[in-house]
Amino acid sequence: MDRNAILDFQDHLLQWFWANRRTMPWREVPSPYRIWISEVMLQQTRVETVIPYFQRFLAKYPTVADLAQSDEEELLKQWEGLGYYSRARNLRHAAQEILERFQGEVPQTFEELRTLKGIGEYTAGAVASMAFGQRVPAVDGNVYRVMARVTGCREDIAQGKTQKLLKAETLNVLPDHHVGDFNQALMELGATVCIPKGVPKCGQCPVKDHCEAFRETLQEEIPVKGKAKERRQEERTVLILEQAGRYAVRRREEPGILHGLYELPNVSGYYSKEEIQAMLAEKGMTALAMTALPEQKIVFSHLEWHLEGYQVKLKEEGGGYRFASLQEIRESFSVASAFQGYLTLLENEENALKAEGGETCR
DNA sequence: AAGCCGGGGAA
DNA sequence: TTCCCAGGCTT
Repeated sequence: MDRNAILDFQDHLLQWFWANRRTMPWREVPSPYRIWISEVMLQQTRVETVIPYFQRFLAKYPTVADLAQSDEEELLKQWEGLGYYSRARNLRHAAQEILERFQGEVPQTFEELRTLKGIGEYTAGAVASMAFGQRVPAVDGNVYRVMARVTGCREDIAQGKTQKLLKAETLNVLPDHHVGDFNQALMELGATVCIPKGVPKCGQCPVKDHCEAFRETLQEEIPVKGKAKERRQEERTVLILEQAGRYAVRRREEPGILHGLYELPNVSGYYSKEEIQAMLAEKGMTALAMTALPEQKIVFSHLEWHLEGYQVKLKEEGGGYRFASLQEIRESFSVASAFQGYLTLLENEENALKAEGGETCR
């Protein structure tokens, strides 16, 4: 694009954004802290998913200092279900760093922001431009797609060199004023018009006159993406160990997936009742009764768990596990969603039992 | 550059 | 089912 085209592109995109921007809590009442938190929550996570978490989070941790002083387990409980739990740990760590190194104020430049845990190139650009007006790009998945179409890029956008090129193109069209709004406009366009799935709504696009893909009718061919790698498959057996209405849980250890979160006991591989009984006996536990549970499949981005399970009535607590009532588990422990299916099963069972109790009393 | 790290909505 | 989401960190 030449100079005049760029100015026209900027103008049309900004005008479109100001007329069509969606309402978001961190947009209506912005502050550097709120923008930072929202941007971290929005990493690989949809806006609609984030909003309720954001509201709860800000109510509980209204300032950098509150976050810095937070209890990690409580923080993870707040984060439960949002995924990518390192984000929460990094947020807390960064808050402590902001107190120590930046006098409690969110740093105002891309370079300083970039030194904080959990803030990479995208998030540093987003906070620097939106909160402080620094002229830096904020290139997320939306912007890669939009810019690939605008420039007619036929290369695989998953490749590093393609991304480098598209970041340079983005910087090239970045205005001197309203950078924050411009960056948000590119993302908003990608989320609502220049969409990733289905047919992009080019009829509604404010910059289609400057779009190479539209000019060549390649908007459904671009961006180019290589197909994803297959997920690793894992077979595991989950155990619901119950004793007097209390159930065994344990905290997942570092390193590895879901570390720091709670889970039901589980082991690698599939086993028969007898084998499970022997394993329990080895850890000094006696099974009084055992029933098989339905199979479940849990899909992560790079991994699949195929779960079998047994519900075991124990003679007494043991095995080094923590035992807690369902209510306590729900209220106090951050449990990975992979195990929520089995917890719900237990809940239904308890409710059915209560209902049955009601029947017999009648 | 590639692998790891979650969970959910939508087609 | 698959794709992808206002990505970052580690190896």
